[in-house]
Amino acid sequence: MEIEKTYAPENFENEIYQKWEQQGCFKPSYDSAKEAFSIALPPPNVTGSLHMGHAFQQTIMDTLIRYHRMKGDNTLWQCGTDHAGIATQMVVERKLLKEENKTRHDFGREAFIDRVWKWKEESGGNITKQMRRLGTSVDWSRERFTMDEGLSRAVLEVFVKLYDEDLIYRGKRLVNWDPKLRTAISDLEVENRDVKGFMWYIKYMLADGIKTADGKDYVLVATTRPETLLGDAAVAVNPQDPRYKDVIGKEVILPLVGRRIPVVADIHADMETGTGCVKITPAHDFNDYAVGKRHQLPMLNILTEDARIRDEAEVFDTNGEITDKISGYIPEAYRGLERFAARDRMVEDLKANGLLDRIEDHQLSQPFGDRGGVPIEPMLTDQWYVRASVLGKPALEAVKDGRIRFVPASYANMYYAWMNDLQDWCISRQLWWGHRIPAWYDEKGNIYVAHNEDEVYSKYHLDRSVKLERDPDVLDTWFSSSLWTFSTLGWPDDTVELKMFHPTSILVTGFDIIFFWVARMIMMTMHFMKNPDGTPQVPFKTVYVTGLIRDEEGNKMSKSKGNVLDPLDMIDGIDKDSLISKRTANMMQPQMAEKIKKRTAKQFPSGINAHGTDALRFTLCALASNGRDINWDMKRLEGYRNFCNKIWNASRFVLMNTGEITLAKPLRDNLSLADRYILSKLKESIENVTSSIQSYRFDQVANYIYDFIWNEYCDWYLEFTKAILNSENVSNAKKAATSYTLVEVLEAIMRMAHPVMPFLTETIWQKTAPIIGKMNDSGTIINAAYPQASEWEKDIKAEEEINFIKEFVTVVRNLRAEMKIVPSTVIAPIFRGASDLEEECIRKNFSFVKNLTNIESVNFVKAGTELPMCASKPLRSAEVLVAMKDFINKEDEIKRLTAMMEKIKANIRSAEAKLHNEAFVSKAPAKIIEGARAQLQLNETQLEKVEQQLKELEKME
RNA sequence: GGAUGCUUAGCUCAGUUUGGUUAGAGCAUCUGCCUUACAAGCAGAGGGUCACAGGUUCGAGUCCUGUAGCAUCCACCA
Repeated sequence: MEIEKTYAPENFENEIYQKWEQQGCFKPSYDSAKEAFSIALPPPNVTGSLHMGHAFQQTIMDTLIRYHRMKGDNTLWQCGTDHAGIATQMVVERKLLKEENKTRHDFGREAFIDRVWKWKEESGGNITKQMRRLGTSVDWSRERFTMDEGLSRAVLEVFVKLYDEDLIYRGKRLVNWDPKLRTAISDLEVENRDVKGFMWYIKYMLADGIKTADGKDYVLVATTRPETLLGDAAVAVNPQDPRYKDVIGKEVILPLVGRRIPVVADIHADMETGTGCVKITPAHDFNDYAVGKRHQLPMLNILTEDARIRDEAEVFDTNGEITDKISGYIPEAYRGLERFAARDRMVEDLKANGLLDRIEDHQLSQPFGDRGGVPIEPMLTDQWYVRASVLGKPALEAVKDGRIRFVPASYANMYYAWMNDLQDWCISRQLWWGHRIPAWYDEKGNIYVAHNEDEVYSKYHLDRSVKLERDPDVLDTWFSSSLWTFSTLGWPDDTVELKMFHPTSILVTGFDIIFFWVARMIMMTMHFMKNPDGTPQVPFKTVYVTGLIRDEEGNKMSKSKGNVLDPLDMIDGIDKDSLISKRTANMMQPQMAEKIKKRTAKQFPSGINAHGTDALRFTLCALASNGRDINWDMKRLEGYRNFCNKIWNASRFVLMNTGEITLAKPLRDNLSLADRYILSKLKESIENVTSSIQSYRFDQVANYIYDFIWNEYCDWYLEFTKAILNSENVSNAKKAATSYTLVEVLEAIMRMAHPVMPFLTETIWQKTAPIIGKMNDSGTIINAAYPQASEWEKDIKAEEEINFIKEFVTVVRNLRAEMKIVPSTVIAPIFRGASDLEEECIRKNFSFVKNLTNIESVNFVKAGTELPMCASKPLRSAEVLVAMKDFINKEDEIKRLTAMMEKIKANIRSAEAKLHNEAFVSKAPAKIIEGARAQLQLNETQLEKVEQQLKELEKME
């Protein structure tokens, strides 16, 4: 059998994947008689690259997909990529600026979009290449892109329908504005960061000689954003506040501007906080916006798109209509200043005018745009919104009543919390890369929504002379991805795939996008997809939520921290220098590079070794417990690489012993005890692994596979078979039976483990399946049947007998180790006081025992037989002894026995305490009491033996 | 401020839903072995008052209450 000595995955993984893909192994069977199983891959950013989170989630999905495919299900894994609006546009803009020193405006909209498409063509293959390396068995023939024709059609359809149903509207509202990217972003894209700042206390002089209760001619306003006072529309105090009761309804003079603004009473002003008196800037603060609405205040927008002070404020009435009732005057000194420069300047001026009472340090959490990285600015703009509050209701119900199940269930709470208080979703973005909003405006600003411009004329019965202009904005990326499960299956057409594979079976994703994506997918899908009976269809029945993969110390992996691990590097390895240059390339803060270099060199002094895809996947599975974050552990990966090597070598052993001849299924009578035992354990393992997959416990899947292969098949069974195969006293028929069983179990193990470790199992399966006639027409394990426990029998007798042999072997090995008898020394242990059954078991299976302990014989003697100086160890209610004369000294042995005795005595005490407890005996279930009794009895027998042994020992010289 | 999760061996984690013999795994450590599949290995060993304090129970790592620390999410922050 030609199979190399060491596991070298790089020799076969790529080749196998290519063969699978060429053969079309990943396509569904489209057999409607079979159960359907489908997963929609969360579409990665088209120009991105694979990170640990992808590797983790795709491993889980692939494991499920391969399992169901092997079960014979009609299995679809729908894949594709996302255009990732902001992220992609930013990358391309940065690239163009760096390489050609041009902005997108230099190109113009169309030319710029062309460049983005070009970039997508160039780099879009990266992530799919990496997915292939990971063994991801998606149906590549159905690969989609969120901006391809079909999906764009779905987006258009959804937008128009929702608009016609009044579930999408356009409105002037306060939005989160990113002044760097110059676009609106949704609430979710805002990240609050704690920053050190200041609180400025500013005097607003009272007009008309009014005074406060304590006789001051001003009110003191505390603010963290002094520059926004240019847009103040009022000052608010609490209606209950005695300090200000006299000034309510009066006016103050806006510092630096001179405009008169009212003092209003509003509960928003908290008497306990600050000075109890708060400035109201409706166009630049969300709370103030609400206060403004309540008091019909005007809204003054003082900022430009890039957050500079305007020359004159835009003034709107409380309904958002432009008004000239209020002056939008802004002092010349501040015009055109960037927002923070304006702040400094204004604070100086306030100080000079004696209007600044004091400045205090203040800890505040400031909103930042998660993409642009600069503080966001609440801005009054026209944007498009989805009435999430309406769509959210059925979406909430679907999870509450169990049509959609979260795994782990605790994530449902997070979902409820958000869905219960759902804000309308701002879907327009002032970008160029994305789905352009299908809305047109005439010269009067009337809105027309349709699939295209032609349709606008017919739909709205417009005369062709009406000039239309299309809305320049594009849709939030998540708008198109919220349609992902059905748009990829051909909606709005009524396709076979939709009928067959929707709802999808399970969604595997990170908790960080439950709101961004999962919730919105549920909302959109339930609105547009209906079951035959008209009830809303959910996008998936189960949501499996994964945790984050962090580094060894529990830090998030991020480019800026320089602690990112690339899954491909763990598969194929990387040398130290390449790793360092990879981690320090294109740093946003170049000063960090040196630090990262040092740390990387320290942590990976010789780079990262290649471990192969299977080891990586196995590790990811083993770590996948309960949706918790995972601290990545290189050692664990190494351990499982070793496991792959173990499987490899066990296979070598099997194949060396069987050759490439085919073997016939043996008669049951010819099976050895060991054969029957391992087949029985195989059955148990398949049961365990199968039920673990079904309950999404991938850590258990990995553990059961590991435990069976290493601790049963390799450590015990393979060793037993050596005694059979190398013996001259065993018939050829029986040897053949054992050879067959060796292959039979190995072949089944390969199928059992294939969903987790596809490449290694395919390789070994190719060699083993033909031997026992299990090769299939397609010639790949992908289409082999998943092993079923019912194919094998439980053999309790064989298990019990082998268990006793194992115990005996372990006791002898223990004695050896404790006596420091080297393995090469042949010994002849004595088995004193064994039952007839026990004696027979050891006699009958002496060849097994001999092989595993290097003994020449076992001497059986009756209980109580006096023996020369021996070391002993209890075995059930008997004992195993080794003549000790050459091996040990008396004191050591006494010490050892005394320690053992103490242990036994402690056991006896605990059992006795229980059994003497009236309450325990009367209340505990019979089974437990029986157990305690048995424990007591066994320990008493053993104590007797040990005591006797001690006595004998002490007598001797 | 609200919510959730976590705290178990030196490290990384299972086990807690449904209470029941002596709490498990991998890695690391120690001892002895190159035994014809595997030194990426084999055989053994040591190591845990299950965060803390109460309670319920015959019995608590597991259930209840409280405390502390850590983490995350949401809200607010004049």
